[in-house]
Amino acid sequence: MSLLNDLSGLFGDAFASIGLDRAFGEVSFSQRPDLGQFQCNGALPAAKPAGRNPRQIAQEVLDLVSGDERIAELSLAGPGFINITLTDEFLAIELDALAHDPRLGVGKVAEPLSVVVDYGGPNVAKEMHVGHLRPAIIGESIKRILRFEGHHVTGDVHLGDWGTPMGQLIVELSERTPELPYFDPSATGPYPAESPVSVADLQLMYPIASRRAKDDASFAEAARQATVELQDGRPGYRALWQHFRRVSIDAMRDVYEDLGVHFDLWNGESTVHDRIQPMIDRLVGAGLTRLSDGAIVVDVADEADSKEIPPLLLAKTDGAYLYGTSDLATIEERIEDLGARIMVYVVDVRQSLHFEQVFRASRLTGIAGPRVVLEHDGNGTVNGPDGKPFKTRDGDLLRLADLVAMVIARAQERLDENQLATGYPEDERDRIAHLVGMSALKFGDLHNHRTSNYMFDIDRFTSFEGKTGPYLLYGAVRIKSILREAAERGLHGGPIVAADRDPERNLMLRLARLPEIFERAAEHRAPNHLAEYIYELVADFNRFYEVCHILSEPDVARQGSWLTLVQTTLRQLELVLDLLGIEIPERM
RNA sequence: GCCCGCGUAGCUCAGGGGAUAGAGCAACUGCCUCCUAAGCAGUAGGUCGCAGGUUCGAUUCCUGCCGCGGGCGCCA
Repeated sequence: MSLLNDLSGLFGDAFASIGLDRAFGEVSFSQRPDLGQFQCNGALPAAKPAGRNPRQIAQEVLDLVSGDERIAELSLAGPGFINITLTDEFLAIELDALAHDPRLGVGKVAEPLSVVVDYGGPNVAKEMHVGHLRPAIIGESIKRILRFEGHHVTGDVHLGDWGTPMGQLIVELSERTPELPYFDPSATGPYPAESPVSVADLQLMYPIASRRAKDDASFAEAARQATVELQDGRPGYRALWQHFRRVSIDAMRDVYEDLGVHFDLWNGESTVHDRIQPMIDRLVGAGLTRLSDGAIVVDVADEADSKEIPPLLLAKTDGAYLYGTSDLATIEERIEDLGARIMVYVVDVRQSLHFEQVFRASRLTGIAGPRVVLEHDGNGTVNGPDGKPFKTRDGDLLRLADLVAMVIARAQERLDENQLATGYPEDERDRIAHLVGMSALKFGDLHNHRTSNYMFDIDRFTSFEGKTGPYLLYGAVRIKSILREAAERGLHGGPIVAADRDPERNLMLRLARLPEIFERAAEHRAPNHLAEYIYELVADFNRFYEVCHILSEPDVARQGSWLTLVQTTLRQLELVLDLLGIEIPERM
């Protein structure tokens, strides 16, 4: 389907017909647009094994291909580069096909697989902070990319809802309000439907309880005990914990909703609780575990390791499970219940050792067979102006909800500064500010590579000038405005005709690049390639827009062609921005 | 100590072994009786941390060194 595949096939045939591997025929978009639109470098790597001169090979390939009617110009350059320029007629045909393709040229995987994207990972009772931003934004984008590629993708927020902090909160609350029925060891319920604590209460108690656990040994011991009892199923604790979980999720949903991040599953560590004991029994029975100072561990070190990989702890000395235990059980659960073949973890890259341990343990225990792909696609951090992880003036981690509110407020100011969306209804204006703010936040994040740390700069991100989300939205809105005007005048898109000037030709060439860019982004789980692409597309469109005055074009065929180009540009913008999780307003 | 990541223009960042290393911002010069100038055209700005190696070819792959950040069993 894609243009590059066609051209690579053509050149591959030529290489094959002179007795060389057809893989050498690979054609790519040119890095030297002054010399050609495409290039084929195959003669250079082909020369050595064939014991031949690369320029001679290139010349022979060039001669073989030169009769092709799709090609306007071929040249041999340097040590053996072949530069290729298509005829404008052929380019127009290609673009016409692209414009009529519902998928805009983007391919699908041959074999759709069940994929789980694990991202988000906020903790119950704990305020979401900037650290949750990147997994949410990147994970959402990767989920959408893999889904568009044709996979069956399930997004799981995977809450931290089952660890020691739960015990700490139970003990903290039991001291504050011992009269609540949840703490009566002899009671079995039923318990009140109404939560005894709000999410604000929990968020207040959390740091206090966590500090006490560090400073006060008896509190820590009580919390440990409560955690074990909770996990063992003590009715009052379970009921209380359900309240913690419920009010926390409600608060998280609001934040994720603002961010446009949607999960298919709101599972967590607790989801697999019932699987854990049987799993451990089985592993112990199979002799896959070892006791280490009273803890049950799986050795995951390998003789070939260049570094020390500590064993994975399945159960602490006191019997409580750890997050590695539930991660292991979760792999098992996803394979059994969802038929998962690929599991993608979008989690801070600093947790790579943990995932290495868990993945190894899952292989060694046979929980994940060799066909199952396990990936930790780590994300970098969001840094403040000082280059260190983002903090507030008080030195605390910035609340994610505050960050979102800040960005939206700044977007609102930007609209005022630029006298945009003036005179619009209040609710539409608010909606636009929201979308502009989110585009700023997300594009500011996603145009960086997933693993790199980046500096959060609200003024730069929300600017309408330069490589920003708002610039993209502005471009998209301007296109919508043209198409609206065209529709009002009764103008509509027609067949693409041969380009007759550079900005038009360049826009067409750009549009033809999406399939390869998408493939690269999907393969590497790297949305930044799409972010970069969409900026280049808008920039190319703006250059086209500058020179080609669409609505006043007198040549009806050319105008029709341009309108199709404009529509196709908009469709790509909508598609790619959607893959990035960015939504476009109708106007601004 | 061991392991992982990073080091590219004044700043923030891209860069799939290929030719003359890019973008945005900031600086400077032009362009609005014309579909949204939040735009476009142009100028200037670089020993791609340092030193080796592999290769026809290295910012890209490998090794060492320097600098910065991070991780290293009973937290998540």
